[in-house]
Amino acid sequence: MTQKRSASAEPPPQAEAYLQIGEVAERTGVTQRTLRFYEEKGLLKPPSRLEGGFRLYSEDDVKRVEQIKRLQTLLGFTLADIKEMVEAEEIKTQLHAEYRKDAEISERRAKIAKAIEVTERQVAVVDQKLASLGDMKASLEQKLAKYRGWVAQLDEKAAASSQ
Amino acid sequence: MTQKRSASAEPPPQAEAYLQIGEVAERTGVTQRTLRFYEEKGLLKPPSRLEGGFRLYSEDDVKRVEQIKRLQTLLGFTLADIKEMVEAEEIKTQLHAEYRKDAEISERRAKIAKAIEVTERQVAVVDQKLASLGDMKASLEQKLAKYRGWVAQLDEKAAASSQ
DNA sequence: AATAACCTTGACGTACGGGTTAGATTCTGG
DNA sequence: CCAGAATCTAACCCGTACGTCAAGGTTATT
Repeated sequence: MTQKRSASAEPPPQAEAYLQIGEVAERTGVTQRTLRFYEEKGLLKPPSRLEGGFRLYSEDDVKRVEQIKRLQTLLGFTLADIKEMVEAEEIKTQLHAEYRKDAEISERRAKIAKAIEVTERQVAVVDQKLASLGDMKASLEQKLAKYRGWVAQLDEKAAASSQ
Repeated sequence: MTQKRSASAEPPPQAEAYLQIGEVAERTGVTQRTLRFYEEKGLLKPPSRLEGGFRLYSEDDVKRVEQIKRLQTLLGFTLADIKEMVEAEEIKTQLHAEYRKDAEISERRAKIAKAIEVTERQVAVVDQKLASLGDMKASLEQKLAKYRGWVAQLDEKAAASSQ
């Protein structure tokens, strides 16, 4: 019944250096609540657990959290969007999984096609945002030039009146 | 007491072709509720009104709404952020306003400096997003290439086994 | 075995960005 | 002058993305 500390009931075979929720929170900058929330919403796969029930995250989980945050804060996707994206990405895991028994080739094809579709949509979104951001940058710089012109004008007037 | 329709109690002197809330909503693609909400939150200056109380918007108001939407959906700014931005932009109106009586030069300077500061922060944000989006696009395209490679592999296998 | 530090699952609260409904008022076309 | 369309304010409701306790279980240290 009793096991040594740090021995595990569930964690995968590979001793990969697992992290508890607090460490993951600290390293990713999100709260523990957020990590549980993402799990609840299906954005993070349920991590392995220590026998007592403590969550044990892998480095891959950390990377996924960072990716989620980038997609969310930099690109403005909703968690629902992001869920679709990470799900499409799971085909890597699924395809490299044990059922490599060459059967179901058309099934594999379908999954890859789906992943390609989702990825292409993402590229389109990114392209659109890049274009809009480019426009925006140009107009912001125009504005800056205008403001600087105004300052210059004020400088001239000041110089003139102080003469 | 009674006045002809389309005569106005408040609308600015210039007869510029004013729009009621429904038309603005239709043209900008936001709801009437959203327009009132933005006004409530200080994102839109209170528009002029018809004597009965109906809002009358200008073309500038329409442009501002479109800008707000771009900032929000494309760039992911919160309405609070956007409020700060549009406030900084109001200096144009303020500076070109009637009090051109050359007094308060240092005050004008300060306002322009503030606008420049805010604009520069926006440029920095835009640059950061451009960079991140660039990275993201590169990695998405790498992924696509990988997926396409997988499909090619499956094609080969299929061709071989059908021989 | 006691204690601190960490973790667990609820459950409720909150800020944001609006949607919806209701009932009254106003405008416009005939 | 009046019907019907458009607008008004006010109030309440909603989904998203978490924050914040509360009450207890687990792990590491002493």
